[in-house]
Amino acid sequence: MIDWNKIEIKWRNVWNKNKIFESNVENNEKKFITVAYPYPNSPQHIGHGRTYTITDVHSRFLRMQGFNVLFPMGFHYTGTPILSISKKIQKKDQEIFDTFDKIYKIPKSKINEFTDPIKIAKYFHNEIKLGMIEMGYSIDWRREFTTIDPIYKKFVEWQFYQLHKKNLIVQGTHPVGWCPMDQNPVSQHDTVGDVEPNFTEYTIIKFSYDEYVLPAATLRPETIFGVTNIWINPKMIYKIVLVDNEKWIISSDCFYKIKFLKKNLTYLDEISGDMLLYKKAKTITKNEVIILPAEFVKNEMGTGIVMSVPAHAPYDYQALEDLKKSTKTTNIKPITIIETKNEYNTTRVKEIINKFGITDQNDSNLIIATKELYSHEFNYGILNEKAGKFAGIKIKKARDIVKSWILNNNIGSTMLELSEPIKCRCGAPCVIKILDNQWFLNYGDEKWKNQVRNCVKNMQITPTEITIEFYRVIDWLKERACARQHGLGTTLTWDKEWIIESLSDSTIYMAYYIISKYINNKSITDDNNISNLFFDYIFFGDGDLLKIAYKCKISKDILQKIRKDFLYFYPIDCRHSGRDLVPNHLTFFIMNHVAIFKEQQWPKQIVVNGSVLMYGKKMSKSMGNIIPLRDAIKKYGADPIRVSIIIISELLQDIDFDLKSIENVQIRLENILLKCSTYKELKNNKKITNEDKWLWSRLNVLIKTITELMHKIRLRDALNRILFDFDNDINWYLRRTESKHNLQNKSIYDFLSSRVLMLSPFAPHIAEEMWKELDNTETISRCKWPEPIYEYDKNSVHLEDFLKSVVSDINNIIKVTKIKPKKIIIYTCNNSKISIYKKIMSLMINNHVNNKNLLHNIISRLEKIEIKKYIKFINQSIKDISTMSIEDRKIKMELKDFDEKSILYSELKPLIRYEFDLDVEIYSESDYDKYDPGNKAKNSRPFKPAILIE
RNA sequence: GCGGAAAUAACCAAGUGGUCAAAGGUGUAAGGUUCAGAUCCUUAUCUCUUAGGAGUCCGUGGGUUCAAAUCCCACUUUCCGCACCA
Repeated sequence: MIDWNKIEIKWRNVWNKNKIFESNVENNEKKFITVAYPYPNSPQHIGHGRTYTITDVHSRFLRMQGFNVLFPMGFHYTGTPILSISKKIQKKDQEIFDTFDKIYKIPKSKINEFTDPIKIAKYFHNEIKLGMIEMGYSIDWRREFTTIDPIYKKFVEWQFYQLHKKNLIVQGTHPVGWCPMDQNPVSQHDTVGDVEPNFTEYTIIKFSYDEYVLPAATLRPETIFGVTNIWINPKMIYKIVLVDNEKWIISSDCFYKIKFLKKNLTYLDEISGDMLLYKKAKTITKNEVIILPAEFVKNEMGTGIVMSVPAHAPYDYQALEDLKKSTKTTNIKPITIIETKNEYNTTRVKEIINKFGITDQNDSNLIIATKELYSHEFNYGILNEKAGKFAGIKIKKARDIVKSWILNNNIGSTMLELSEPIKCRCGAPCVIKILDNQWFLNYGDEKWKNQVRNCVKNMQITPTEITIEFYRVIDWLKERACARQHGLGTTLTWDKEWIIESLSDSTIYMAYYIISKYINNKSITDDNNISNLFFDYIFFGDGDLLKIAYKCKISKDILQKIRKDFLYFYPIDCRHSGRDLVPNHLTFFIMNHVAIFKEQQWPKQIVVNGSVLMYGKKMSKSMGNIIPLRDAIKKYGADPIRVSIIIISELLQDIDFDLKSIENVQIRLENILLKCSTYKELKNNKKITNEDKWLWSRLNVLIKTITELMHKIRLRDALNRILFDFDNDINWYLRRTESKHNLQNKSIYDFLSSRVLMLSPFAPHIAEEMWKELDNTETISRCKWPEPIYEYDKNSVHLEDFLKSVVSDINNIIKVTKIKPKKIIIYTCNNSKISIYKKIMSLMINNHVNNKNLLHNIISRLEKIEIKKYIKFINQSIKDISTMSIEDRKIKMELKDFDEKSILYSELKPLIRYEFDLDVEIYSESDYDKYDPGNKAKNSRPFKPAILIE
């Protein structure tokens, strides 16, 4: 059994001592590889490990390819989650306490310190960093930073100064979900039940009564032409409010809500609902409609004023029916304004009321009935002649058309409502608030977008399928609020009330890795004097060097050095990230680079990967299926985890992690290690046999294929071949050599060496161990990726394929007949067949099509006697050849000195003896003295000898 | 609602017009190795078959083609994103 952790520690020490992963400006070509930095609000689990592992494998591969690879790491402290955890801890929230205590196993004394958000961040920062080190990531740790470091904040300020200067930051209003108690915007994780605040826009249609406005809220403005009356609840007390010089009568709830939406509201008076009953109100179309009582009108819904369209709204219809039943009868008739196709007629509302057995307006089925009718009319309805100039328009379009007509003529307005009632975690019901003076990054700017599209066009997006997603996101992007009122982060320089939002402060931070090295090594100590001048010089080369050196109190040598570093390492050659960041971070990353940096510093590649599931479920605290990465490393070792993560699935796929698969990987890696020690003494062996030529040929192919796959970041495919294809070839080689009682030669050593080299980016620690076993002194992390320098020997490859196919035929026959073989006789075909076969082959060499003409064509070129004697053979040969690849056909055509009989005698005979403990007799079809009791010899074909098993 | 992605055998998964009954892995079974077990090796794993063969097959239903898992159309199902949230 291998002690994984012991090996890992040993080799990590070697790497550290030799500073293998520290990257400075050198003469060779660089690759700057980055990955989204972690947010330290929880320990990292196996899912987080995926992106980082892929990045590390990629980095290590490129390093072996001879590039000077820089792979740095930082930590993202800014944002709200860490802050809200600390608040919960302050409030002694049991749930969060349990999570930290039971799932993350954090010492209780430590948790008590978490009332300070920075302590939380620091704790997890350390945890995550240790995990990354233990995973063996080849990170240049000299460049580590956090996003609340003073100079990082200066850097963010500089970035926003640049954007502001370019008019890419604009101010405006913006609706947010809002908790009136906390005085804060709410997002999904701030609400009870994690409900996302969604908004619905109601159209408000203003009816006038006396000097007052009765604003009716509706989702269906187009039904205005079918209004017969207005509903109000006589038991409610309404408010009279001055809105833009109009006296609105609205429910008390509505008054409360629109206070958050509108600025200038003046409360005037209140009025009881029943005071309004049976009064007349004017509609847009100048008709008068009566105000009637309805119980279904609720204080919390809309404005408390409802326009009644009984022909198209089940509630309205039923309320009218209810009214008829009572003493106050009414003669109001529904006005049908929407026609739908055939099967549904205009009395649909009545039908639907009957269908659900609704008898009064408080029936809860009315909700379903309404939904059904609304959706049907929306999809199939057309406005009829009662809609005047809007007649004939489909409802799908009419809704927006009528709405803008209403807005343009100032006979209505709009009002935002939460799509469903939401409670803040503090318990208070949320509202929508319009934030004034909100700052936006103007991602909607078309000029900017076009530049970005250009950038994406020249970028390599891996996998390529994702490219289209980027274009769609760019199209869809509009202004994005980039500042908020609470959270950790950097304040906006020109408006100190706002804190830069945490996705917006992390779009170009990769450039900061260049600077952070000089902060960490104390070349820059005085953060107070760092100003925009500093960044202008580093990133643009702008300004007077001596002046900047003086003002920023940094020596000019250091400044020049940093500038040189930036020019060397930028642009980013590859950014790795999870797929979920495509619609936000990754696109912002491109947008901001394009906005701020010169074109030659725009990013070159993005690689995205899918997420990790655990036993088919998303990892989540509540599910309890989180495996902290560090626990897993202790239990299984870093390399087995790395390999498992990669081998389970290709980049884009979500992976379903199964701990059992790690154990299989462990065994396989152990086996490779064992093989290394078994065959190391062959290093200097010089003997060469046919099998060696074959093995080298295979090695050549494998190296070529795997290298290509690595370039395409098809890591799973590459690793599959390293782990499994190599084994299959080794086993065949061993079977062959052992069957002939030959010794193994250097080819197997070469084979293993290349395998270990190619394995090393995936499983770096154990690969070092293997490399040492193979009698090497240098660490493998400094070695070059193998080149396909071995000769591809067609003849030996073909020979082995031929043997495999004969063995497989023998197995097949044994399987079908279920006989226990005592003796095997093999017949190779005669020369006439070979010559016919070659003729056919030459005709089919470039031809995929297999039709009648081909057969005629072939037959016409053969001697009559041949045709008669071999017609069956000809047919079968055509079939054989047509299932071969063109490549194969060419190789078979060019084969020389391929004497099946002697090959079978020298190669197959020992193999069969070795594996079946049987004797093989070999004849040619043309041998007169052949033993052929089954008359099988006539079935022989080239590359397909006839077989008799007794 | 809007937008995107996908559906392949017991499971995971490769496969974008002919090399496809369809790689590889896992699981399962038999045999070998072993004192025994694990590992390892061989073989098998859609159906039928006492001769290396035949039949059916890639979500469903159509279509294009000499040729379809692969291209086109429709349908069904599943997954994901939708903004102030990392």
